Amino acid sequence: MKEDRLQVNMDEFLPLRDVVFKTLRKGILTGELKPGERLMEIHLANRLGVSRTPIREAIRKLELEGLVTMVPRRGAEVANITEKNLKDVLEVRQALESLAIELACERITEENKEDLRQKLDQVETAVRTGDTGAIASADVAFHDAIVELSGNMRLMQLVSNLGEQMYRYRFEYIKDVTKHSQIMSEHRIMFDSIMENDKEKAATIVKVHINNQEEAIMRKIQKEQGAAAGGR
Amino acid sequence: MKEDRLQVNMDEFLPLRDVVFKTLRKGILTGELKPGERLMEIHLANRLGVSRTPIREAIRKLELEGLVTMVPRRGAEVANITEKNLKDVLEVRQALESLAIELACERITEENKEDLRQKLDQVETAVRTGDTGAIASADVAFHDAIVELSGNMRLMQLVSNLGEQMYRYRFEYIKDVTKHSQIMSEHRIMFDSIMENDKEKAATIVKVHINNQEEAIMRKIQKEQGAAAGGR
DNA sequence: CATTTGTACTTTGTATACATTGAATTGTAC
DNA sequence: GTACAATTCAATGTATACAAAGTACAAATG
Repeated sequence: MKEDRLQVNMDEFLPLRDVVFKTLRKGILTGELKPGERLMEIHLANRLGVSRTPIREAIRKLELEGLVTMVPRRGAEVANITEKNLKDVLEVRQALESLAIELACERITEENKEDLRQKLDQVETAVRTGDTGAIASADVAFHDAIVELSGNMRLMQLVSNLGEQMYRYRFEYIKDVTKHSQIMSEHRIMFDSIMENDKEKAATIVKVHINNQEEAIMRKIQKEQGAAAGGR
Repeated sequence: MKEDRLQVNMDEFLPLRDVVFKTLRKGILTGELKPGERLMEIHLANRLGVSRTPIREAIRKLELEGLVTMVPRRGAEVANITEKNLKDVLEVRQALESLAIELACERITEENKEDLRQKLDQVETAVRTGDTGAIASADVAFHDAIVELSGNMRLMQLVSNLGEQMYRYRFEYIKDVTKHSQIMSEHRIMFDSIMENDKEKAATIVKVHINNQEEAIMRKIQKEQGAAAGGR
């Protein structure tokens, strides 16, 4: 029997629509719900043990987030991710993360510096262990910390949303062990730039960092598409 | 009898939720629905002549767009716009419009150049007439054209959304007649930079342009807040 | 054999009913 | 008159019922 990972977490005291929203989003981001797959309300409602109403409201939010697309009179399906789409997202992300680190340079305080240094340490420790999952989380935590230092709530929200769009590719850059020393040095330079309040250097290295990620992801996508085309 | 401008437009062949969504958003942006005002489902349903279901789904989307905030067990209310909030939006907008014009420099084609020139002409004509509304539309059209030239769909979507957040302040910069020549010259420089593929100049002038808008809006907000504080 | 039409079924779109909770109001005691 | 408690009311959260539209499949007709 196939195990059904898509389960609502009843521990949280949230409206069902938010629980369903999180559940579906997680399902899409982890790839459990595959691009192009139809999201049928009754089916999901039965599967999650709720009525259609919370399902529908969750879908409305996923729709606006761009994770599902609506086909009139046919319902929702998981949004397809195209190469163009990812390039667009990365282009915007580059601009926003540059802005974030520039603002972080301006606005960082002494206490925050120590905190950021710890996050950097965690990245370096994780890289030394070679544990891909640990590297990914430490990397995310480091970047989130920088965005948070910007003090701009809207920026935090947008970067987080754009990050989600690429969740399922987050390992691509990290999986390549030969890049590990490069990753470490990039993070180190970001950290140093912030310490030195060097906005230009900071923005530049962020752009390089994201470009490197983009290359890794694009290689992966093209491989996927090649495989798909060959399998026809 | 007070006229009720908040009416659904039945001409459109859209699901009711989308009609309601557009109607409510318009109401919020134009100020008909004021910040802090509660959006009660039954009330709105009666007012718009539909059931609660489409209302609720529309609110879910407005929630994710940031135009309404949810209070648990109390429902939705129109989001308050704080000075901090607007500054955050403008900061992000500056980064994104800079990106847009840089990309436009790279990607513009000969046909598009003529089109953009026309949009510039319309701005200049509107400024000469002094018609605030005409200037505002021509200005929006010019900026939209630039963002479109970027060829980045995600960027278009985000800039458009951020623009909405500030819709009700869109006249502040334009209303000041003494700034009109400045507006014209800023647009002219943006146009020229794109023609010359001068990314740096383009990004710089966009930042100046948005900074000027920010100043005008901030003056307005502070005046509003001063009036509110004095009226206590 | 292909094409078209009709019918049944699936799924969404919308409305309404029921449950639950929070707030407000009223009443009573001190 | 004030404070506190009980009750009522109003609004959201959730479920379900009904209507409309689209799809698929089968039968009939050319």
